[in-house]
Amino acid sequence: MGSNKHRMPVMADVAREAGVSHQTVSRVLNDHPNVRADTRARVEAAISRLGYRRNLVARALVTRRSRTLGVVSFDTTLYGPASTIYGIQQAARAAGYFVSIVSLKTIDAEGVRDAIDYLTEQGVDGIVVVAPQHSASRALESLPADTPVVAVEGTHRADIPVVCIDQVEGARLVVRHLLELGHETVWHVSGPSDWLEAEGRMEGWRSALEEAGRQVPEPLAGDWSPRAGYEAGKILAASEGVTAVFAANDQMALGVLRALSEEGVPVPGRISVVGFDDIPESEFFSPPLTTVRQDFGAVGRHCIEVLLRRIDAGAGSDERLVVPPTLVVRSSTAPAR
Amino acid sequence: MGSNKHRMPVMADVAREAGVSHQTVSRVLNDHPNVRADTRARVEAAISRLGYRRNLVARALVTRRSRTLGVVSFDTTLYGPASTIYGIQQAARAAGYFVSIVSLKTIDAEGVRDAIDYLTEQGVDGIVVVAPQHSASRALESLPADTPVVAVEGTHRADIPVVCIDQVEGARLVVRHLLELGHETVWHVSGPSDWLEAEGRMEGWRSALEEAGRQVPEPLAGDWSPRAGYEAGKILAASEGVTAVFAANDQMALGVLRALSEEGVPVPGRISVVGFDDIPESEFFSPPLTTVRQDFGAVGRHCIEVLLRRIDAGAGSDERLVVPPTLVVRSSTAPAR
DNA sequence: CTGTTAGCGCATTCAC
DNA sequence: GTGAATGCGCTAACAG
Repeated sequence: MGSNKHRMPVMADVAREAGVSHQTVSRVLNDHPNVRADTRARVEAAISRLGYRRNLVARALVTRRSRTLGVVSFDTTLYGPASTIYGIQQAARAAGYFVSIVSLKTIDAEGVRDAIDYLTEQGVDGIVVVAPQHSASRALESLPADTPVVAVEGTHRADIPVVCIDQVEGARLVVRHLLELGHETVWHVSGPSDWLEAEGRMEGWRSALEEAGRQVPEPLAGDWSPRAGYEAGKILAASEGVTAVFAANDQMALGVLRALSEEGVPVPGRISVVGFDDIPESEFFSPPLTTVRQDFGAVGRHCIEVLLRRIDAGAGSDERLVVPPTLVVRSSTAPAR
Repeated sequence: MGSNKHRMPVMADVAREAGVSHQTVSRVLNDHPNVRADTRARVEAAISRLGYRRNLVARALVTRRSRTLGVVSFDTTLYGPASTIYGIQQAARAAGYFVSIVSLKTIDAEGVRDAIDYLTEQGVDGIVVVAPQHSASRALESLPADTPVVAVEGTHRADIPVVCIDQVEGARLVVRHLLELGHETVWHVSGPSDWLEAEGRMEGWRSALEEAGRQVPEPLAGDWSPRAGYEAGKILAASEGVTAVFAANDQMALGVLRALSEEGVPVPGRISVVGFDDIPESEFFSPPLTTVRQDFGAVGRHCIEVLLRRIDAGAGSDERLVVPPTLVVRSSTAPAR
């Protein structure tokens, strides 16, 4: 091959062009104070003349800091994970960090482990794990303590900081709202049992009901999908005495709504329906859905905050940051008949 | 500070432990053929004993390959971008590449430029730009040719390969379906004018109508949001002679459905409605939505394919890969009265 | 204020 | 088959 392949200019080239040492170029690039104004100007001129771009890989090798954060997530197509990751990215970028993402297809502990290993080898300064399943969470129990890690939505391991939205409280808000409307009890279409969120929402639902001394109906098991909600809705429509349903997310609530509509059950006329997530669509469901809003932006910001603190200050104290959810009341709930 | 900070083991440590040169360790790590089986075993034992992890940053510095791909995107919360990125990640991972993501808040050319610069400095081997707006697309016109780039959804620049879904054809499928059902013409709720997809869908709609010799109604301008569809729906409900509406995405179609429902207009009884995207929810809208499905997984795979080819083989020929969409007929469309 | 000297951890020549 | 040099591009000590 011919050797006329244009090599990208390096610091030494800039130094030569500007008539200084490569060290001075480095100083200019890193905003070091001890550089005379005219020297700085000469260097900057040389940089733009040559179209020089610094090599962050070389810098990372010597500083042992890549200014890159890793994110491990599961199914980034879902609204929750997607929103969380978006929040993380914005916060990271604001703090001058890159984000390297590994999104898992399956949620076994091994996958999470591999992803973390992978990211660690790549030299990320810290890792956010968005894998809210028990199986994934378990993978965090025995980690090499080399790289700071923060988890979104709980974990069993005590010494990993956690940022999460208070799922239990969210569910309690829902149940209290429904009971205040005069409903005798509330049925529940749950999320997949391995998910921490599903567990939290179920727990909040159950505890709020028990506290009020109400009967706790058998929950219907779902998997977050609209279809699961649809199937649950068919069952509920055929059941006696159902007046209020709490679906563990908005997609399933949509399915419930659809099934009730097909069966000719008026909502909220005969049955009130509540969801969880407040996806952008839910305001325009038929009827507009009462649901629980989560502040994913806050979750992302907190993750980065905690992570950067760990990176800068070492281990630090264990933390558990809980973001409160809010109830959004729309037209799918009404007083019991 | 005390110096008992446990340094991560490096290759030299493994070499010492195994009684070989660091060179041999490197050979074992990279599956070089010229290593005796027992030597390999000794090295591997030393690696696991020490818990050694290779340093990809150092490797990248010397090989000039980071095995990382950059992705620039806009609002990864939207279904389309999120799905595309997911597809890209899966394909990249399958090919042994990391993915580093920069998601933009605003869509100006400057932001895209900055993101690409940023990624280039970080040493990514290639970049996928998912920024389907004219303004972003324009930023690709004058790029330094250092790093291979592929765009998702068109660009003006000739020498950048493009992978896209055939928006025009998707819209034509919709219109033909509606005309076959006997509708005289089709109204359109469009996406934001700066978006290439919005433009393509509008063009397909218009051309299919013109080819059939039908009148082309004035399109209603939307912004992808359900609310925009809702407002358009209100207008359409109050208009004379509307029997078929094509919303440029499913979210707006949902808004249209909602508005028509409020106004007591039966769908598809009096008006047929079609969307675009086939989001997971659309099957459970009331009524289930006829829409256009896009294969985002294929888009992601093609992107990686093209990019890796460019990385390995240099510039290569310009390409424009078009993925065909498919029409999914459900219950929101019916023969015209 | 600026230049010189090291070395980050690894892969790539070459020897042997 | 294995080991010894050399350098990727940069920042971090030190000099001066």
